[in-house]
Amino acid sequence: MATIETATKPDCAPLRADAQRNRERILAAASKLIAIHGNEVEMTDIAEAAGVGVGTLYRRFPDREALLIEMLREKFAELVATLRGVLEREDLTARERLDTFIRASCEIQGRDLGLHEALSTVTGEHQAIARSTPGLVESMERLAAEAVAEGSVRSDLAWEDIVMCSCALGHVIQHEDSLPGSWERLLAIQLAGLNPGPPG
Amino acid sequence: MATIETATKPDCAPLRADAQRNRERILAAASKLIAIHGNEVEMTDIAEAAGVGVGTLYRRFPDREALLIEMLREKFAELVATLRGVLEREDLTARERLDTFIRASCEIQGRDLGLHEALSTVTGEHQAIARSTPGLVESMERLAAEAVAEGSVRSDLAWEDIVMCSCALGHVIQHEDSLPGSWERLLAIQLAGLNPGPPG
DNA sequence: ATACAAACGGAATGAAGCTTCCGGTTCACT
DNA sequence: AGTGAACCGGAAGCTTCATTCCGTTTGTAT
Repeated sequence: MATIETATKPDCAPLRADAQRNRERILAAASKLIAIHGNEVEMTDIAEAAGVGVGTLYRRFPDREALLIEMLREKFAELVATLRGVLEREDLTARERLDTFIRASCEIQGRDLGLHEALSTVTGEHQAIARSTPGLVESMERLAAEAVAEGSVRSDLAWEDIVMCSCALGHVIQHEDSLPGSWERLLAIQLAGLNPGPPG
Repeated sequence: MATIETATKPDCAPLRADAQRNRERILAAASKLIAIHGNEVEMTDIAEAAGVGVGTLYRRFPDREALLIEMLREKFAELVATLRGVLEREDLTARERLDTFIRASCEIQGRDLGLHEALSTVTGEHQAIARSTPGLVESMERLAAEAVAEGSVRSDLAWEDIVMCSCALGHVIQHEDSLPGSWERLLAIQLAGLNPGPPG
C-alpha cells in the first residue's frame, strides 16, 4: 500500500538504547523463525523468541506486515551481497559464476524457507521489495550478460531466467522430503538446459 | 493418519438420493474453488457454492481434511487419465510423448492451483494419495523408460525427474504474475536439459 | 397416505491468532 | 538523585474459521 522506504537508518527519532536493542532482537528472532517455519509463524512466538512481550513488538512495528517487510529487506540485501561476491570472482569464467550463483541461491533457499517464499510470491509488497533492492536486478543482468557475451550459455538468456531457475529449484528444495536429495538432479538438468543451442 | 481408502464406491450405506446429489455438488464446488483459490478456501464458501448449508457438508464429510482428500483423489485420477492418454499416442516418439505430458501437466497446474499445491506438498496425506493413485507412478516410469530406450533423453532419466520438472514448472506458473508469460522459457530450458549428454 | 430415519440449514460454539490497552518500569537528561 | 517521556509485559478484545447442535423438512418404504 504505502510507499516502501527504509525504516532502519532514518533517525526520525533516535530510539532509546533498550528500544533499539529490542528492535534488533525482534528482527533477528523473526528472521530465524521464518527461515525455519515460513511466513506463517505467530507474532507471539516471535516475541517470545526475541525475549520481549508482544506489546513491545507492536511498539516497534505497526503490524505483522511491517515486521515481515523490514525483515525481508534485510534478507534481500544479504542475497545481493552473495551475488556481488560471486560477480567479483575473476578466477571463474562467466558461466562458472552463473552456475555458482544459481547453486548458492539453492543453498540459501534450502536454509531459508521465508526467503524462498518471498522470492516466489507476488502478493503485494514482496515483489516490490525485490525489485527495489538496490543492485539485485542489475547484478543479475550483469551475470547473464557476461555469460552470454562469453558464448557459454544460450544467447537469449535474460536475468528473469535466473530468477525463474532459482525459484523453481527453491521450490523443489523446500519440498525435498517427498523426493529426498533429488534437487541436485533438477539443478543438473536446468544447468544443462542453459547451454548454448547446437551451433547450426 | 488412518489408512487411505476409497470412500466413494463402497455402498456401506446406500445414500439417499438427495444426499448423494449433494455429496457430488459439494465435491464439485470444492474442486472448482480450490482450483482457483488454493487450499485455503473456507468451508462456508464451499457449502455456499454447492448450494447447501455447512451442516450438510459436515454430514457428508467428517471434516475439512476428509473433503480435501476425497477431492484430491479425483484430481489425481484425472491426471492419470491424461497421462495414459499421452502414453497411448503411437503417432509420437517416446520423447515427444514425454514433452507432451510435461507440457500438459503445466497447463493443468496453471488451471488448478489446488492440484499444484497437492503435487508439491508432502504434508501427510497428499503424498500418500499421489503414491497410492493407481497407475500414476507406473505410467510415469513407462514414460521415462520408453524415452530412455529410444535414446532421446539423458540415459539416467527417472520418473522422479518428471515429477520434479512438473512441480518446478507448476510453481513458476502459479507465480506467473511476477514474470508474466515466462514459464514457457523455463519449460524450454528444462526440456533442453533433458537431452542426452554429449556422445563422448 | 403415514411414519420415521435420514437429511437439511444455519445459528451458536470454540479455538487460534492478530492487535490494543494500560498499569508498572526504565532510560537519559538536568 | 529527580523527573517525565518512552518503554515494557502480557492480559483482554476482536475477528476469522472450523465444527457442532438442534429444530425443521424430505425421501422412501409400508
